[in-house]
Amino acid sequence: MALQFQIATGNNVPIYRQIADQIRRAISMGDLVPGDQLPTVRALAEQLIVNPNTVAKVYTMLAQEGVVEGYVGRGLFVAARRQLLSEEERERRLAVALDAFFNEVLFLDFSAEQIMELLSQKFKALESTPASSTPKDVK
Amino acid sequence: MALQFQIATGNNVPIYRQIADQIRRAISMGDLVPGDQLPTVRALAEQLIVNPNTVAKVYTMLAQEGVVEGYVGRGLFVAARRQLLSEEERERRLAVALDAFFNEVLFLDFSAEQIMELLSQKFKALESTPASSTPKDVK
Amino acid sequence: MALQFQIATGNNVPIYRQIADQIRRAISMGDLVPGDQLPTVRALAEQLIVNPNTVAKVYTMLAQEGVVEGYVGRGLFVAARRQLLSEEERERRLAVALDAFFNEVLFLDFSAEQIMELLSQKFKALESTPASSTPKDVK
Amino acid sequence: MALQFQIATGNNVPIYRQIADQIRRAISMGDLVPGDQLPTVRALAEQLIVNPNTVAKVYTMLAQEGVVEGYVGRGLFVAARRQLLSEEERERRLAVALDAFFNEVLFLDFSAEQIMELLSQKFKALESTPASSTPKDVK
DNA sequence: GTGGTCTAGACCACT
DNA sequence: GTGGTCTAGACCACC
Repeated sequence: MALQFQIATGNNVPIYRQIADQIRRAISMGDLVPGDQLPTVRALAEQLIVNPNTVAKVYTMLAQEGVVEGYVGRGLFVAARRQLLSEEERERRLAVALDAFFNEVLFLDFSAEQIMELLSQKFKALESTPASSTPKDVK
Repeated sequence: MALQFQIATGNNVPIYRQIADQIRRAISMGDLVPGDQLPTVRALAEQLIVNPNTVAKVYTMLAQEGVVEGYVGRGLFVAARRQLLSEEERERRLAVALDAFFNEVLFLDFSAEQIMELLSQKFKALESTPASSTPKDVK
Repeated sequence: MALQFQIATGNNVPIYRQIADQIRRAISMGDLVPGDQLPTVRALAEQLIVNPNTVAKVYTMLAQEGVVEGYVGRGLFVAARRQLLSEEERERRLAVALDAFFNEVLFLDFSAEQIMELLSQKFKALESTPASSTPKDVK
Repeated sequence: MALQFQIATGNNVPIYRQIADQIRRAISMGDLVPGDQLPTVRALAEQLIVNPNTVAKVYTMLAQEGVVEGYVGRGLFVAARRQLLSEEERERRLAVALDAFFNEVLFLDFSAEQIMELLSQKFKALESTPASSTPKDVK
């Protein structure tokens, strides 16, 4: 099964961030497991109809973050999972994200019940496709 | 009780957005009720040590959103709450916000239970300080 | 065919509003269809001999309204049409516009027949150049 | 029957303009006929809960326009009706008003039928309260 | 004094 | 080169 990424228009999220997020997400969800090879810069750029520079930037970023490892001449591979952020940093970022989300919900005037239900569904959908099962042999 | 806004530098959130978010939040939480007067452009600019234009931009934005009403020569006041957006638009924006939040949570590798619990607490905190209590009469 | 905008000085309508109105109108009339690219901030500023900031303000406004979508580094494009406002808000704004128009007509002492005829002509002119014909594909 | 003016909050029409418009309208509709006396500055200011300066400004404006005549010590009276604007000016202002109205309607996406119907109703309501019948003796 | 508009010029992230 | 953000300072209509 080939990976299917999509770049959305209309929201103001920069393209490079959309791609990076989707790769990270695919890894979190187990669609990509450590050792999996990612598409080449050119291939992904063509598939998404995006400037190759943009894809290259994404790969560089992910490599710096450590979620991905590249070997010249062989390609780019999903790295073994490890916790990159400090506990403090994780909590700080969660608090920021939660605050932003909460504010938007309040502004849009949805009820607590609706939100909790929707979020709960999202998590359930995630469980039904269990992540990081049967990792392929790495490197 | 004077309102206390704070702007943080270093994160990528633009100043005008930080201010706007804090005002919106103060309104959502009931710290600011319809009819309340906001600080003048110049006063807030001095307090936060930002350019008056930046504050003016915030006020213009909030006025366009309808959460606030400004009268040249009189000042800026919290407007009566009303739903400006179409159902369709609200759902679209909720979906975007939910997706962004969900992605961040996944990336940070928090558990569903933790998230649901935190969010639930936020909603409860909101209920215990009901908004729109004792609204001052709007002129 | 290049777009031709004009700004008039002397009347009380602010420049940024004149530009925004003309863009909105070009879209309504079908001169600009979804996917079309608008002139760059700097280009339009030069053409109209106004400050780039003023044009930027216009573009920001239109983007917030949803009639236009901007991508840093790529440009500004006419967005697909969608209804942003709630039914209630639409009716409120129509009532305001209708009242203002009616008042002006009364003051100018034109007859009902003249007004109805002129307005009718405007609507007919619109139908004969149907908007959203051959929309270019949106990227 | 005492005149009932109202100043609206929320729209950005300046107060002085709202008052002036309503007086002009009352004259156009025949609620005020030539020779009628207007309330004193103080009385109107109190009634509308507005700064007396604002009312004074309105009266000065209307006197300059010639729709009203003031005599020190006696009060302010509705002047005899006469056409103040040149034909050219009337048509120019009508065109502007019509354009603004038309644009707003397009933006709000109402149908031609709805608009024509609403406007027609407004005119009919006007006819049923015939204007400028039995003018009282002037001065 | 109040908010609203405009100019001038700078810096930034993104493509 | 693109749009987005911010500063600095000016002028205006309104109350």
